[in-house]
Amino acid sequence: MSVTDFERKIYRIVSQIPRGYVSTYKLVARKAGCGSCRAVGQALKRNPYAPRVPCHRVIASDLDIGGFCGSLRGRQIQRKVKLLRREGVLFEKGKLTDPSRVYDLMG
DNA sequence: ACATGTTCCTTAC
DNA sequence: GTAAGGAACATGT
Repeated sequence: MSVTDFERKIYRIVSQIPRGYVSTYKLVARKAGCGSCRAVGQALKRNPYAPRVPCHRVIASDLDIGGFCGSLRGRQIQRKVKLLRREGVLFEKGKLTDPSRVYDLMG
């Protein structure tokens, strides 16, 4: 599978999110100089760099849990929540409990 | 509901 | 092998 420049950029950015923090599609898109957060989701879905790129640390700018492993709901999402909770990032009813856990990619 | 950027899948030359 | 059109997306306003 070939990785496009865009994807490479996205993965690099997502990889810099520290443990215990999350970021949003919007922030990642902006950091990548991309006007579409949706494109980020597409890149993450196709993410071939399994845990090397922590795609579970990327949520919607709404602070909604977003998606994981190709689906927006279901068992996979529960796994995402569980993973994040293990890192100290808590969710409740599909929403991030503590907004201060959002990593400032620009900082 | 519409806009937005990127990738993927046909179809045609 | 390359080009063009349309569909699909883990979103945002």
